[in-house]
Amino acid sequence: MTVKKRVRRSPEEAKDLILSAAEKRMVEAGPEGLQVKEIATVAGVTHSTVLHHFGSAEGLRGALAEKMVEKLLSDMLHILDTTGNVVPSDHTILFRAFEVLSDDGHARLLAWAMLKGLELEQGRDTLSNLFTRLIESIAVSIVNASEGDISKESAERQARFTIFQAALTAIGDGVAGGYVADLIGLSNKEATKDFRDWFGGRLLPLDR
Amino acid sequence: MTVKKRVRRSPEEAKDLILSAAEKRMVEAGPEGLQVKEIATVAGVTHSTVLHHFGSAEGLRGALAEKMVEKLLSDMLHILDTTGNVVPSDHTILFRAFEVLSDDGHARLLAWAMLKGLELEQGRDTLSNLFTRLIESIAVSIVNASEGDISKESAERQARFTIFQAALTAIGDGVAGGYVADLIGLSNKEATKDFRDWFGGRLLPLDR
DNA sequence: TGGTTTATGAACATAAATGTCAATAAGGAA
DNA sequence: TTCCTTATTGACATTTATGTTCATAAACCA
Repeated sequence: MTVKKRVRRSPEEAKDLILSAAEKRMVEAGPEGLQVKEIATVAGVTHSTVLHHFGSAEGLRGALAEKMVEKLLSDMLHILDTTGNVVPSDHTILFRAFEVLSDDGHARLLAWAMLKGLELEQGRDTLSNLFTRLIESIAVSIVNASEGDISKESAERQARFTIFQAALTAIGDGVAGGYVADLIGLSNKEATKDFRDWFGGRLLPLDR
Repeated sequence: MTVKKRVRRSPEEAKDLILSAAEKRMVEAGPEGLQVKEIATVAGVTHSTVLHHFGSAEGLRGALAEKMVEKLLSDMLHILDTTGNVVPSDHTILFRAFEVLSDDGHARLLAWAMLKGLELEQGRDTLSNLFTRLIESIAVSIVNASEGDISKESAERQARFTIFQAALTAIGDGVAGGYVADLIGLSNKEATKDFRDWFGGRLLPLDR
């Protein structure tokens, strides 16, 4: 009988496999768990293979950060796509944004990237455009809701602040939400579902 | 003449010196910069000295995290002391909390500790008590402002959410505030002073 | 089929970080 | 002063992480 002594993958497959393992390590062991050897073990390959595909340990970590930013981006864009439009008629967008940023662990990884001082040039423009669209849409709905006694500039400023606050809250939640909730004495449900409802209601009381 | 070939410090002095160097490294180079040798160099001692005082590299990092949590705690407590009371009659407390958590780099270090999965048992109780006091005070002021048509339970719940939100925002700001503000197109002044004014006004529109 | 490419793994090599130990000198106590 | 404790250091040892080399086997192609 013929026994496969090796598995030979395409470079793409190999990289995906290894990056997935890296992501797993990141979630389970934090940034300290990002050693080449550990990651290789999780992926089921040797560390030489990892180095072969990524050039160096730093190359691997860079690729990981890049992948995560890309995933964050596509997830955020996907929110808009499936929601259909950018104007928040309910708090769907907000909730999904929380899910993406907070629940999926993106915020932690963002924090890691920040701490690492990593350049996130990668998707900067895309993200920036995304925010611009959001801001404009929200500004319009603010103007409408105010029945004309708010200037466009003022509405846009308010929209920027609103987005800023939502983003900071989601990031803060992702980084330390569980810990802080525990300190304050919030149950799990209160800290997620209930708080998000409350937050959404206060953030955008503009509809209808 | 007699020349000092060594400086001999008290254990406390030595530890302080080394921890300060570690803090400096943390700010300047991030978590990756926390090698014993590097820190020793910054402190002007050898790495053996560092190990002598902290037992191990991990011991040093633990002590650093501990020190920072303590500093955060004392800073937070100091806010309450100098403000005189816990009830927010203006947004002083909030502003100072932002300063402490965000501007002083505490949030980043908190994020580091979180990512590191560090146990922050240290000041847990103190922090928890602090929050309890805050919540009760705010709840009282909510009840007063509502002129009696809000139950104590409801007010307390709202107070918890309010604190939760303020904390998450401050942490998010500390971790990624600059980056996000840049993405959204907020100037430095708008992202700090202006936003905090706006945020404070929306967070606690209860006074008077 | 035979030839080429290249992903893979084992062993080896280097670098970097942590940890150990014995000698020494600073400073306080007797 | 002399003794004693111990903070400090330099040299060495160990462990861990990263990087390199080379033979091999898997896949693809002519």
